[in-house]
Amino acid sequence: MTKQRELILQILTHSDRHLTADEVFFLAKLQMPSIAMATVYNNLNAMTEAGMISRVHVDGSADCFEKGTEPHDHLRCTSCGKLANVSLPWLKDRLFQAVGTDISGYDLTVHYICPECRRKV
Amino acid sequence: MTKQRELILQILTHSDRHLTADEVFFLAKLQMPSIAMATVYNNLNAMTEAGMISRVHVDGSADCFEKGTEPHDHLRCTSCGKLANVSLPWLKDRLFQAVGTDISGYDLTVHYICPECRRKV
DNA sequence: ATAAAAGTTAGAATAAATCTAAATCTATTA
DNA sequence: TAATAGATTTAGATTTATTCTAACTTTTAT
Repeated sequence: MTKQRELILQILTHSDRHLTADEVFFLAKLQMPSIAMATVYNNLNAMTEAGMISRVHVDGSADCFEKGTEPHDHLRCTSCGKLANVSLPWLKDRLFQAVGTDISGYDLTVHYICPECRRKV
Repeated sequence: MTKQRELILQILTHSDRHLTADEVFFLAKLQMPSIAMATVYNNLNAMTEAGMISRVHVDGSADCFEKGTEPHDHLRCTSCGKLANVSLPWLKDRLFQAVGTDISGYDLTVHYICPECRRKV
């Protein structure tokens, strides 16, 4: 656990949003101007690998990272692109039943129009 | 519907696998050596937009394309990376119930070990 | 036949992510 | 404390997937 890693983890912990590697880099640079992009990626990858944080693929933009508290799924607004979290605890069991074989996990992104955008239309 | 588009669609139709843009390009070039990568992307994007084919994001490698017959979800082997299709007709309704708001669609990839890899271990 | 529109091409450009090799830090041992 | 080995960071180059651009070609409509 190096200073750099601690900083990156802290940034993710204190953010309520999903952050791209770029955003993490920008925020980290504010507090540690010498930090390199490669370090950010190294640490994000290492921590993702270790299960401390999770990586979320977002169609049409860079992958995001977030502090993984408990497993959850994502709602993505098709209008503004913002991500929201949603918890669907029943899903994994249902998938297991349906697929009939052991599953190690899954990625789900539901596309919708977020309340904010819905109001505008 | 240009010759190029027809060719690309034919390639996707006759393939039972999910193809990356690169693979489509390679196969198309065999039959039409002058075709350009940009044309492949133009057409894949246009046809995806039009709903004729679908684009599948695969973690850790390039996006794949396939002829969209009916909506379905994906099983991805965590060992060899191969994709398989699975149909979960109940899922959209259940998601609608759970999320409580209109959803336009969803992306689901279930991670598992495919029978082939399971045998090997 | 000619003008306008649409589509294709090659190659440059971009963006995300990774790799590389040198430099720096950390911990361990003598 | 000094030497050393190992891990980590750094800067920048590289790779890979994809998109953009501008010139060229084909198609369509007049």
